[in-house]
Amino acid sequence: MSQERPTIELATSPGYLLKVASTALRTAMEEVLRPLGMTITHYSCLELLAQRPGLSNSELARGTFVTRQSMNVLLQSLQRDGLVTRPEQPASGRALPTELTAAGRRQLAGASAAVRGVEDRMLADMDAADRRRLTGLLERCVVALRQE
Amino acid sequence: MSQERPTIELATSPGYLLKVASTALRTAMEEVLRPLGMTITHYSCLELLAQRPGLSNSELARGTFVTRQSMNVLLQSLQRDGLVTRPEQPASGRALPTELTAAGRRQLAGASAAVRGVEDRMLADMDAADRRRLTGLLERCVVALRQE
DNA sequence: GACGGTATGTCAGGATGCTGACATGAGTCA
DNA sequence: TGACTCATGTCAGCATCCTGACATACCGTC
Repeated sequence: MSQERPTIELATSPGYLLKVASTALRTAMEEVLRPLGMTITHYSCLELLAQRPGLSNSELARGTFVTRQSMNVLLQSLQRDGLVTRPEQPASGRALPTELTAAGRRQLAGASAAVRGVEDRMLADMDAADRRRLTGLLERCVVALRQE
Repeated sequence: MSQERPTIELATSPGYLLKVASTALRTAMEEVLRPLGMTITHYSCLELLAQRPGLSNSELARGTFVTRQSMNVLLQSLQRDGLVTRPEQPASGRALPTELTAAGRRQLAGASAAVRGVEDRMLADMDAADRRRLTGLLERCVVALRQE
């Protein structure tokens, strides 16, 4: 089949490249997280909690790009497995602040190392200046898209 | 607050930013395509066909990041709506080369303009050099992730 | 104190996409 | 030629996630 010719027009589209890169990264992360019995959302939830303890279900959902409903079922399984804790009763409002347990921190440590390995591979041939350029350009994309 | 175990700093993590930017772009594209009655996969399929006529179902699936099965049902609806054509019998092998109809090209024209508008907004504050840097860096990410 | 607006957690119902599997056709190599 | 490998189109079954909805709790203004 005629698949030795790459798509030339699409290859120059930043939007398409963004999708390609994001998909490649997600696939690579899934590959290293699967042996650990974790999904990307599972890992992202623990990572978020490590950096910002006490986040609510809805805040975790926004940070991991899923709905509140999906995060709710994930949190219940994480709680059942003893990786996170949530108070029975809300201290204020309805939000239940979530925190990592020692077991959760242990599991996160392994997963974080694996994910860092993927990220390092992605940036292997870039020096510090290139990495700063990449993050800076991506940030500008996000800001520009946010404003309607 | 210093942490014992270094975790990934999400705010400056290229991987996380890649996800954020990709999600923001997808959301923005969905917003402009919804009034046209199209999904991103729907649009991407037409765009791919415009640039590379005669692609098979499987090739379209790979190019739009869905499975062959999902692309198959989409192609059937596109065919039913008269936007694409596929031969009844394969000329060789099993692949059925798909082509845009005039109606498909018309619909694509509107959608392509809308999507280009989104991309322009994303890159609004970047000059040509910045855009080249962005695409170049993204390409290097993809290449680095591809090799196991 | 009452009210509207906003945010949260939670409960079904349904749409979307994927995994697994099968038969078929083409290319490869002994 | 025959066995093997790979890719393709298609079918069924299932998992996943989202849309819609509701009750509740805070916060602002009046």
